[in-house]
Amino acid sequence: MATLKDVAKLAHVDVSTVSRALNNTSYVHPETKERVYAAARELGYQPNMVARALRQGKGHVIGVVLPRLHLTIFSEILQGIEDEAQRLGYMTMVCVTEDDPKLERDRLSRMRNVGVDGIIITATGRNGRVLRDIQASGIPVVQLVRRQELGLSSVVADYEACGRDAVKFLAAKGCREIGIIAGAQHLAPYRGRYEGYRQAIQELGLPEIVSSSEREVNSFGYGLDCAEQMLNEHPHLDAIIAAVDVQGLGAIRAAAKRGIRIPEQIKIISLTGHRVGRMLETTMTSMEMPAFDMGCATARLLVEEIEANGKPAHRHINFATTLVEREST
Amino acid sequence: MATLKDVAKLAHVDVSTVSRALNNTSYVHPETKERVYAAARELGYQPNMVARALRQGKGHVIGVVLPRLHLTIFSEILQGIEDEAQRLGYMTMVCVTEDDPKLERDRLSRMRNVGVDGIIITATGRNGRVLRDIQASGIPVVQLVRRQELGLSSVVADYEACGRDAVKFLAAKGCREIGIIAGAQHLAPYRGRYEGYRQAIQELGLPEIVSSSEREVNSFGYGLDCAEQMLNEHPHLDAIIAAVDVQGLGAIRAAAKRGIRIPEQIKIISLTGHRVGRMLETTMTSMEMPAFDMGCATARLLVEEIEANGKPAHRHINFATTLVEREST
DNA sequence: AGGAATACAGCAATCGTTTGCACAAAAGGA
DNA sequence: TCCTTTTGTGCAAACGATTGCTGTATTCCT
Repeated sequence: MATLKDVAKLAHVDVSTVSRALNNTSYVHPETKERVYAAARELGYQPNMVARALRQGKGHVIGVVLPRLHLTIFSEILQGIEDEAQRLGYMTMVCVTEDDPKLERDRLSRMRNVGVDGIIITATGRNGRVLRDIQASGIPVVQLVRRQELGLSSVVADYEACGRDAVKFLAAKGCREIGIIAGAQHLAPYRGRYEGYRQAIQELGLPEIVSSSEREVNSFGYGLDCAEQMLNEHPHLDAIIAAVDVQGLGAIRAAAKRGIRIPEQIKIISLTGHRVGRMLETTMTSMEMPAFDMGCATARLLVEEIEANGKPAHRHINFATTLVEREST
Repeated sequence: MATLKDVAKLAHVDVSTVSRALNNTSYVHPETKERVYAAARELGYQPNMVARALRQGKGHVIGVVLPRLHLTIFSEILQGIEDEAQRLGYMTMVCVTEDDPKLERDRLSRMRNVGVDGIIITATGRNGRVLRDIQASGIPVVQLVRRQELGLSSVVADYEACGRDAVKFLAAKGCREIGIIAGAQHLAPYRGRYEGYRQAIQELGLPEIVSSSEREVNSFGYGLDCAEQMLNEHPHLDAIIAAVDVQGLGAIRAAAKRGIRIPEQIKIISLTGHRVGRMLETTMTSMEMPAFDMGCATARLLVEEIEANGKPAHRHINFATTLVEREST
């Protein structure tokens, strides 16, 4: 790869002049500039970002730390982040934590060492201290999907409204025994959705029907278990709210296995639309969360903070979810 | 962040000694070493990877260039890559191309500029020249999922066998009119699966029934369109082979819409298992492709080449797919 | 005892950029 | 004309690591 020095030699000027010409960062005589451009073109010069990063302390790379990718909205979010990051001139470095706080800590420290300019994270919630330290050291951190009070910017969806709206929608359809697959209550999105559910249920004077299981929470099996449990305990259950899509699939499966007809006998709704829901024999009604756009917004917010030299923007973006009715209700 | 210089000062030695002590790269007196370690610990020293990368020309970062992430096996593959890369001490930088050759070219050049040590790519096939150049310039490139003859290592699945096995399986079940949703024939995986299908069909003396559509190939709609088209033209169609899972979902949907019973009247099979298939009302039989493991293997192969200083290994790993029968057949 | 090998540590160059500073030539203002 | 700006360019010092070289002690071998 050609370097500045090569270009300089070919154009018979100093490297500093080449740098200034190419970056338009100071006076350079038009003729000289032409020579430099020509030389750069001839050699196919491409700036070495590593060197630039070392010198400027900015490598135009953002770090993304997610719990997982496969079969979750995270892959769609990541696409959004990557898309927007590219548009803004940043590359995306990605890590998976499996929601393990130790792994998370480790990945964060590696991110820091490779010198990312900022970090987007869907955190476990156990490393608030670390996140704060990173932000304090001048590397902006934006929380995504899950939000803790850390003085960091964040991008989330309105989980409570989501839970409330689902209940109201179902109640309006005539459902009286609405069960929820609640998920991991130590995580804000699950807790928020559950809170919303509870509020609406109480307001309407309906019975609160909650379920959980020992399985991995973000899974088909979790939805299946919970649905079966609720169906056992509440023979007249007429609606199930799933926190995420794969759980909803589990619920559909559970109902189908018992020969319970959807949506006549039971209605099923997912609170996190994930396209899969649209691809079933009975397509699933869901609260659609604009995952891709959330990714974009997060990247934009992060880059904004980066380019403000790490000054935290303390911005919190709250995406609305919209109900899209399909065949399962 | 503390630097080598800070540690050196605190330990009363030269930076070079600190470097050697910390990296165990030359003789350092045990006592000195102790002092250095202590100092490093006290300051919480972490090496600056950017500086190291500049000096050594290796940043312990691999670049991954994929067509897309969402609702494809790519998100699972990426998890595999990331997992293994971390284990081997590498970070993962990711880009999405949308299978657009221009975008691909651009992303590759950016990857190169930021100084990744190697690249994993599922290529469009239109930038063979660029890939060769990159490999020639000392940055190993490994092809993933799709393979072209470029003298580069590759990791793929055995697509032909996959197509053949599916046909044989269905024929053994008594199917006589087996249709295939062929997909984009300019891409090796689709072509390979189709070839396998054709071989087996001819061998068995069955009619060749192929379909395609104008839609985005990796989609539910594509599967839906193709299935409907085939069902229209072949009223006695008794099996549909889908190249990828989302197409299979489309086919299931198409059958369901017409009230055709699965699997009694028609059997449906996907050639690229994607877990979703296991989560349906009627779970889908599929050829399971070990996406996560393929990701791991690819990362290993790439790192191997990187650590052999870019000497191409010219290795081709071919993963077998295994048929898992579920309710759709 | 004398020469070779080994152990230890510092100096300074290097990787490829950016950038503060110095300096000179040209242009502008009175 | 003389003095200030405005242009245009180069030198050299960063950024934070690694590493070849040099120079001493110390140990080992015969």
